[in-house]
Amino acid sequence: MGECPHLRSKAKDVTPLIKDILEEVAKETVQQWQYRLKNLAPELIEELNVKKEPDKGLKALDVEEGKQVVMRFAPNPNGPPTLGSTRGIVVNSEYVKKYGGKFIIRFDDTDPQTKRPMLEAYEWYVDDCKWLGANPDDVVIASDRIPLYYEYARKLIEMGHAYVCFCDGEEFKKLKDVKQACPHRDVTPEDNMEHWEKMIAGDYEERSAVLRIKTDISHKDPALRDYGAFRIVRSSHPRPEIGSRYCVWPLLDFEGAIEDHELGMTHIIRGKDLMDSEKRQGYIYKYFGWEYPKTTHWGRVKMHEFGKFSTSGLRKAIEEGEYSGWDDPRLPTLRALRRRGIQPEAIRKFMIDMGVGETDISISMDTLYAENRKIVDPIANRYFFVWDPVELKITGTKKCVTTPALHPTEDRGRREIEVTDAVQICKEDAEKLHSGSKIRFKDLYNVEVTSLEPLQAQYLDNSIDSLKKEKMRIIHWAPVDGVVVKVLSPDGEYTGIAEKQIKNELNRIIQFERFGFCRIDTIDDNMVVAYYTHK
RNA sequence: GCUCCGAUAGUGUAGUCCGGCCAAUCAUUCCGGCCUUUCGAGCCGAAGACUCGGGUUCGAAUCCCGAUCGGAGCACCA
Repeated sequence: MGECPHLRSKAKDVTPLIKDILEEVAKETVQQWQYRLKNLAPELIEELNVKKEPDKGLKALDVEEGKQVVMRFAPNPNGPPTLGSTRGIVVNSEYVKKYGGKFIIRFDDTDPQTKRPMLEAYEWYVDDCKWLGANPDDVVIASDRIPLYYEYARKLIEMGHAYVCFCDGEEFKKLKDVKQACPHRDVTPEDNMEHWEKMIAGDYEERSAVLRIKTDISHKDPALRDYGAFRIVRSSHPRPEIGSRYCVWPLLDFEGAIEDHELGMTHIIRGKDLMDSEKRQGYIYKYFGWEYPKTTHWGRVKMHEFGKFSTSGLRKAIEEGEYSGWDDPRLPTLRALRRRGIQPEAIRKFMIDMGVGETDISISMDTLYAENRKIVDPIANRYFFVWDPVELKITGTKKCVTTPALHPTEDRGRREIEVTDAVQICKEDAEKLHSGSKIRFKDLYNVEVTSLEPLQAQYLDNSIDSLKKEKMRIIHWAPVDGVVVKVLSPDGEYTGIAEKQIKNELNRIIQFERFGFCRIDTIDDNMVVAYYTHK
């Protein structure tokens, strides 16, 4: 019926027929259905077993034939990249990978005052992009290109599309709210040019003048009425090569508008908080006769595990020693996740599966951890780590060596642990014991607890049968001559004893059984430091 | 106050443009089971959703109107 419109008018006649047939079919069993289907249309049986594959990955981009895609990630480097910035890196670079083209990282560092850039962060962004497999084809720094912006500003002034406004901020807002032009709007281009040259020469005080783009002062959306393009900022820029060279800085909508055109951007994906930017910048594009890139927007992403945090707030907390640094495992920075052993592929998959929706979302780290676990589980060697250790003496056996596999399913060899007459076990396991408890030390043997003070057990046997028969609990343990380990995790620190062999695992992800995955971060003579990845 | 978006299981997401193949996808979480040895990994299984109300239509998650809820912009921040 979908294909033959002329039959649609008969739809009402068909309904009772279908009802009768369905009633008849309902009387039969599933087996009868299958039998009949096999005779009628065997190919449909196959179809029943085929699982529907959802569209994986990102939605198709509207790409013009024969045109190469150019996309960008445009952060203000006023702090290190976080999980939030990562969406921009991954999604934009993924599209470029998919369609072929250029991925540009552009530093929108044109505010030396309120959102003052951080010198180290420029490197961090580039570095983290590379780590994420989003190698930029080009790196552009806005603060290097101020003269370019000045040139375009002059052109707009000449054309009568921009004016230097000397209104006080509040004053202007009042006029704007009632769709009234301010007295400076109708000044001649010549006079405006003179004001502008004075402005960039440093003749005016901060906040005394601003260059505005003429839009439509009576536009129904107040956000679009004559917006600011340049303002005066006397603070010096943190980049030494820029320093105090300029006292007039462009605002985002102007700088972004010019750069997106200059760099030949074909598509822009950004937060929906910047939806108005397109409309505002549209005026500039119209004045110059440029074509606006195609835009897509996404909503806010919040991680359940991380509350609101501002870069400036974090910076302060780090300076005060509340956090160990920008890679403190409690932080959602890429540097921290990396140190914890989160793999770039997991982050990419996480971001790509999340897609590009305009809904504001709140997602759990568990989803990212699950992706990471799939990557890390097959490559992580297994070891014993006993946190809050207590010693347990064993009687009735002599020194022995056990050789558990490094991995339960992958064949990667074995480790060796020598056990004499005692082991370390977790305090929380010890507390569940009572005299007479029969337990299994994983990959070692079965014992029966004979005393709690001091903690002591008697060797029973090494049989799996008795383990099953007695339904013994299986706990892990560590040799008494193990290595001291400190694990730094988002929830705090754990200290304990682990097998010595983890000293061979520097920078690798391992799994501490019954604890979780960790990345071995540093090793010295008497201590190993590990970063907790996830369980 | 003005303006602009959005709404599918606990959480994300596919499907919405172009109404029928949707008895609505996949993942995660949770629950249950399995494992000659991880209570935390792995494997298997199950549960769970179209915000609400009208309208159009033979037929609506899909189109239209309204309501509700949520978000954003109206900066000399990005």
